[in-house]
Amino acid sequence: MPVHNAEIADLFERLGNLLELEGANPFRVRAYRAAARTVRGYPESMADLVGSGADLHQLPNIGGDLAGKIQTVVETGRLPLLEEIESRVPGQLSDLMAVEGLGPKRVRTLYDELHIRSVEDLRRAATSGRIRALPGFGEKTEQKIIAGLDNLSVRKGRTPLPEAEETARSLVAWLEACKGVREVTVAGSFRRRKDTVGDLDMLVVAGKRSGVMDRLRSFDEVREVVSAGEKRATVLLRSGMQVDLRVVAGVSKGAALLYFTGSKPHNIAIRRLAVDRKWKLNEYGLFRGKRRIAGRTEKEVYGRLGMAWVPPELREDRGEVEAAKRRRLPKLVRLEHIRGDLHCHTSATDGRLSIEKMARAAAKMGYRYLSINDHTRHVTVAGGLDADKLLRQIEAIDRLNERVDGITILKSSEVDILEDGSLDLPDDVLRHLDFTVCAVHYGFGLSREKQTERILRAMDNPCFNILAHPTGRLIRERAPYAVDLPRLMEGARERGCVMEVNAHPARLDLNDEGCRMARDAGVRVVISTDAHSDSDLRYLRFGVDQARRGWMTAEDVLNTRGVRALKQALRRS
DNA sequence: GCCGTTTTCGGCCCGACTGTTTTCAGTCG
Repeated sequence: MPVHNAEIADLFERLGNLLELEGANPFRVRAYRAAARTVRGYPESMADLVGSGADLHQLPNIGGDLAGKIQTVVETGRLPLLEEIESRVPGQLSDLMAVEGLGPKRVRTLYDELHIRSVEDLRRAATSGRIRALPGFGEKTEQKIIAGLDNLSVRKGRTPLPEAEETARSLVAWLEACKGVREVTVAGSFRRRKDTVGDLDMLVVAGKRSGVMDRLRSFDEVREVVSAGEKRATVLLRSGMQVDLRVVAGVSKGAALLYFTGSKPHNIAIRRLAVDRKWKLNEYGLFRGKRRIAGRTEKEVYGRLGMAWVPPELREDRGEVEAAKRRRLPKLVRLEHIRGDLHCHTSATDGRLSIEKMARAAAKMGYRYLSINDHTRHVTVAGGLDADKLLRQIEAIDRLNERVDGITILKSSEVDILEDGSLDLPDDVLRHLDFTVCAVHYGFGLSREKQTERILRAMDNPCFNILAHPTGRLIRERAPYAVDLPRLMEGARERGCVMEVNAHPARLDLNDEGCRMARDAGVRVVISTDAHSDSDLRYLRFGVDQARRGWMTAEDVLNTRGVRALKQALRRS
């Protein structure tokens, strides 16, 4: 079983934690964490890279030493340095650092003085009042540790973006109604439009003594105030989501927005640019000595640093800093560019509405076309269509096109890709469609090699046009199936096939990294909702978010084109 | 441990809040 990137990243994080506990050079600790971040987010598996003899040293934050360690982990499944350190200090100490308020120093003290080595040990010591007596600790710290242990189970992982939007909307409205508050913006990964959001980062522009901190405390959903000062506060909501609020004056708004939007690696990269000029960038502005030379808007700050304004979706330190310096940032696709949706279901299978109702809903949204993509026979749970039923649906669409004005209904299908790589309906049936959207719906457990071969074989069929939800992941429910995505991209490019960016909030598949990979490989995409009712058509914007995060322009997205150009672009040569 | 139009050494982003302290260390974002 090949080692997964996440496992390597976990080992590096663990090692970083333990080194920090031992009082190692903080920059060395940081290097392990940076490497963990790189490995975790890298779109290709380290195991494959090592297998193909790639030069890991080329990856950001990976030098000669860590390249060697990655290779060792891939080949042996072990990290000798970690084992060596764990022989001196128990490995579980790394877990204790996840408790709020506990960092390396305190965990070290707890271990040295009270031999606390696990979460269970910690709770026993805290509830029996033994922690308050330690030097540097006290009664309040002890109480905080107990609360932190409770929150360990309350705090959820990351929240899907649409759910975070609900919370954000009501919280913004609540804060905006506060006297003295001039502006409320949600920053952080929310503003960067990541598919899931960790904490909600709220930036408030307000005068002194606005009372916004009290306003935040009195928000109905607040479960606990973690900390609250004059300028920043942290609260935990009942949902388990954490909110960080920051108050700034108008003169600092741009700098604060920049700082609070992140990402952290992006911030570090641009602060470094400031340092290069002997300036200083913080959340209050860009400073030359004590003089503020920029800060009111983001554009001003970027401009002073010699960069174009960077769209938040790109702020991940994945080449955007360099591109902004050279004024080479892509002109990202926008929702207004989209002219139609190319994946929806009707009541013929598992959708809720008729073809006509879906088409009229799409027309009302200003779309020029909508394609109908009901399942095929193998997907029995959805009542998939057989050849006869699909042919009858095609005729029905022809008739509807004659009487429904303002929109073209495109004839398509979500064709199941069978385990041997064949398509679920015969070619002479599929040829009656305007194009096909093909997908894997079972056999997720195939080996990476077999899954990749299966899909590539399906692409060999000239009737294959678009690969729907290419990795099959369901956010927080199902991991992507094992597949060689770079090879699929290459295969799609060679054959003139297209990738779907499935905009359904549970999927977002391709994700941002997948979009970037498609763009770099020269593969076009379509952004579609997989709608099962009219309201689902509104999901399209979430797909646009991920495409933007993947650096995509309107040119890269085929359903920004008119119907004729779309059909032309989908045609396989 | 990484990184490099001030390259192979000497840097490495910067500030707020809390609690325990009596001037600041630890933690966090």
